[in-house]
Amino acid sequence: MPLSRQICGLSTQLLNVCIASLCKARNLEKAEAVLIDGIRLGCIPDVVTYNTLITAYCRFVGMDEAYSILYRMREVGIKPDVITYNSLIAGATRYCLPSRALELFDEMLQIGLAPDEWSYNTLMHCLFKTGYPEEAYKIYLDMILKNITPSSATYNTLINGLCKMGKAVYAVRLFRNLQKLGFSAGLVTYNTIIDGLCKCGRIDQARRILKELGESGCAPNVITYTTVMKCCFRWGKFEQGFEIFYEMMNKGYNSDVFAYCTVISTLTKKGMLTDANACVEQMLGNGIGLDKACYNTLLYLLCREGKLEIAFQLLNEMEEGGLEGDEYTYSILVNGLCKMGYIDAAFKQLRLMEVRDFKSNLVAYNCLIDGLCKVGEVDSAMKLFNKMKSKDPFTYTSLLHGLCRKGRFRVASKLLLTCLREGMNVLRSAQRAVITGLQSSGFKRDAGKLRTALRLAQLSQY
DNA sequence: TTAGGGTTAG
Repeated sequence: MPLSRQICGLSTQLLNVCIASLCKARNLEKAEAVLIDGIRLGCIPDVVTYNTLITAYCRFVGMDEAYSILYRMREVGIKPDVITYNSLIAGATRYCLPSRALELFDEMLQIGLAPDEWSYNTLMHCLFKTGYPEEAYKIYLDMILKNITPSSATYNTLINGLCKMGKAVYAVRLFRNLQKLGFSAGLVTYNTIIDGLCKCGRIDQARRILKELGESGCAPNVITYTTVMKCCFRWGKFEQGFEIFYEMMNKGYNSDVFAYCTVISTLTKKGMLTDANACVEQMLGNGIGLDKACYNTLLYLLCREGKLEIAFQLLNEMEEGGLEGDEYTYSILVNGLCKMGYIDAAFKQLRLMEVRDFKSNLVAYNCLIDGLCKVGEVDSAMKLFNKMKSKDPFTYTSLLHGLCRKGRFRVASKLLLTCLREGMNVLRSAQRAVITGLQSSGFKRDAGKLRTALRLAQLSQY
């Protein structure tokens, strides 16, 4: 090979290493600057250079920006390859865009690129994640028809898809059948199944799989510990959960941001705010980097402590650091403001949410309904209720309690009947409040009718 | 490409 070509190849390789390291550090601006400087110095970017940028834009910025790299790549005459498309499909999965993922998959076929195992796995994952299990399974069948050998990632994606749909029992059945065919489960498989079983309350079965994991020679990791710990918290076994956390630390597994986040939010919910703060100190002392979910947990803790000013300072720090608040962030703040009685400020945050067009504002609306009821502004709560596009049992429960507190039992009764017609269940305490309220204010017949309707609704659930 | 964490009622 001529020396000039060798030097050029070497420069491209160096350019790619440099860009990859900047992308890994999420410094995309610098990565772009390096690309421009590199070209000026005679380095010729290749498909790897652009794929690295596309992957990073998909992960850290957004699909539009990733597409703009694709166009630039085509402009300079570099053809996208299977990896380009796989990265874009992964991006579409990240942003829950199943149609986009399918379009990209079709586009690959149209331009004569043969999707590989990764393309199929990613597309399958996307369809499961966005609620299209049947289509995901069709993709799996297509993969088999095309003679592409599924890997453990393929099977894990299928198992995970079933678990996420709440069908952990089927996931275990699939897992057993695969084992009979020689599939050797790894830690990812075990962790997936344990989580699926824990989330649907099949603790004993989860324990058996955990035991099996121990016997398989596979060592559990921090994900296994966090999964089991969370399971204990979810089912009210707090002491056991905290013991698992300490066991993990004592055994030398370094707790990561997920584990700390799980413990801090549980302590906060239980009102153990001193312990929660001690845990935060420990986490920060261990140099754990904060991500969005963790910032949200810390905001939640600050709101519970009534430290709203510090909470907003933390929000600024988060957004200045490049992490935009999401529906969790703003719902936590709306709730914190409502709990302190700052209703106007809470409305302001809700408006911000509407501008930002989050996927759902339901929790924030519910917090405001509850907040308005608690400060006695039930009419405003009703107004807001009528504006809401979707409602859930939380919405009705808060409003029912608010109406009962004001002695408006007949309005509450009507609302409860509407709620039943929509197939929603509200807390027993709210049902009792309406019935006893009707009775004590002389509407005994209405109370009786309501009780019958509640019984019928209960029966129809079986 | 596949596994764990974050918000609302009483």
